[in-house]
Amino acid sequence: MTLIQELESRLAAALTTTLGEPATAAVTAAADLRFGDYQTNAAMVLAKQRKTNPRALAQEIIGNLDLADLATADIAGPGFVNFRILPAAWEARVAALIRDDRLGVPDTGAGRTVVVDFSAPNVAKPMHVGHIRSTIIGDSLARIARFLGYNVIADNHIGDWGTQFGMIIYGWNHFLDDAALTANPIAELVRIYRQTNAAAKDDPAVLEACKAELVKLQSGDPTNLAIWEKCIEVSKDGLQKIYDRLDVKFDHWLGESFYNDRLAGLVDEFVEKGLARESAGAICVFSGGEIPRESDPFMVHREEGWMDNPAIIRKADGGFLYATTDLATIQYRIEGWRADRIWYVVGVPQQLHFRQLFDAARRWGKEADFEHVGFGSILGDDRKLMRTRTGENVGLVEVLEEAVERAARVIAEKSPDLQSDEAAEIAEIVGIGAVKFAELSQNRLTDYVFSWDRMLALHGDTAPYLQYSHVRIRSIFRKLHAPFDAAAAEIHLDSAAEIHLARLLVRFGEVVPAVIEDFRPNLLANYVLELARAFHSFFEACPVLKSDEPVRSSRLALCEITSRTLGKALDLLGIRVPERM
RNA sequence: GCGCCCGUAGCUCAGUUGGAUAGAGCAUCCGCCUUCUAAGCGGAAUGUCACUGGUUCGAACCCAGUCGGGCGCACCA
Repeated sequence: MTLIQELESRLAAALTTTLGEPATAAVTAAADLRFGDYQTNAAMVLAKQRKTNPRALAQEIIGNLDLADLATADIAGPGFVNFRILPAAWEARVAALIRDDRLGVPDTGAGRTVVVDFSAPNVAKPMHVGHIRSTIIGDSLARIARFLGYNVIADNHIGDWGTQFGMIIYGWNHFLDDAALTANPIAELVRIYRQTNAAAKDDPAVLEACKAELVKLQSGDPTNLAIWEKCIEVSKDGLQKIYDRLDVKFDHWLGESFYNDRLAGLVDEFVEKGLARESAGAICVFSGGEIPRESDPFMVHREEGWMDNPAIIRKADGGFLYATTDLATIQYRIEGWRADRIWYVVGVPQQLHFRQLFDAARRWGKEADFEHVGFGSILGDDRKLMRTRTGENVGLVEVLEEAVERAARVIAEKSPDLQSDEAAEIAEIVGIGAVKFAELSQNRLTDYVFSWDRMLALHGDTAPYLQYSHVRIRSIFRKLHAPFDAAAAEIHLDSAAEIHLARLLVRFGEVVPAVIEDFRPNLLANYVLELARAFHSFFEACPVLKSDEPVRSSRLALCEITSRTLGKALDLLGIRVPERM
């Protein structure tokens, strides 16, 4: 049980006594440490309902509150009840954390399967900065869900079956440079695509030829299929290299092509069941009618504007669209993988698509907890969306390269005595960590203007600050001559710095589940910054190795649990830590 | 036109879903390495939370309107 749950349970008992009927109320971490460690506004909320005096009610609640050896409570302001955790209770909590492999984090996801759909780049195109958010946020959510006990299936739904393949195949047949393909496959695919695109603009005959190649591919022509497969293969190799650098892993890469042969039947089924109908030659699903599920939240919002728009699942020319593929994907994930939850980490501009998609899936009878985990856009200097088409987009590889270079420069300055290969490895870990943390520490819904300095900062609230704090802890243990058994140590927290560190360590188990509740990795990012700050303060204020027993062992144990918690938090964010830096 | 989102310190951003004197980092200023890694620590300064009204014990947060910005709305994904 987390400390909050413990307090809430005791508060619930006091409320029930006070009110004469079962009641519960939320306890939150105090907004300001001057007010205590935790607080509740239960008295004010309940007094409002009952039209009584909040402070008097708070006094009555406190009178019925049995906090025993856990905390003290007092009333402040308009009727807040503030809890101050007793030092002995902190000590007991920290001691319990040291013996807990889960570091206080409950396994709230146990027994449930979640599919996390993220990254999803198009093949035959390089990843650009626009892919950063989905890839990094999605990976972090997958890691956190896994730690919470979910059976997580990370699925990279790559765009491997678009209309762009007409042009790529034409380009492959007319412009391909085999040597260039070997040297840098994706660059060569992009080149032939661009060259074909330009040629098609000048010459309608080329455009027709491209369309013909696409039709051949879709009808299963062996030659074009072979070219397509080769394109997919080299693209996947290129993508995998980036994912390896980012330390991002997928359980599956089921792209659009995987669902290709299910689409025709799916559309037929929708038409037969009356879920879709023809409109202007296209087959559409119209939202807004009766939804066969009374509890459906959208029932309440039937008038909303989004329902006026149809979701097209088959074009007038007979072709299928991504809504069709996405429906087939949902069916596969629910029926094949038994998914209870499906999370789509996709930009917020696609909100309408996902509303329509989830609505259509529910009408179809596919039930799961669907979540569109949207994120804001990355803007150019003009505050407009960065567009792939205009070509001014910054490549993801370039961002990583620049980050690692900048990190290398700092290492050369700060740690000139490191071996060059070790320095290079640290630069990789630090540079890429900085990029990831810049993304994860921000509210995912906020748009931001792309800035090298913002994304690649190495000082202040950044990954290197966190990595450095971990390195500092480990440096203490490197000085130790014998192994240290933290579980055997008695915990005594004397100074303010130690208490504050304990306060944050205990909070880890409260923060991690909260991240998944709202899909906000930045809560964990902000938490880990606070934890690192608390450690740095402790490190400056409290000598560890130079202290006498029993303080020395207690502080060593505190360092050990901080190291584990910090390490785990960074792992959940997908940020690696170097041995030294 | 309809819908969604945003506007917080000089800059970049948080703000635990309605709580107490609105917080971090960067930049600026002052102090701290003979002591476990100074990529650090301690301190100072910084605000018309776009604007107007409303809801209530209490609003950056909820409601209405105004101004400014971004995005989405029929066969791309």
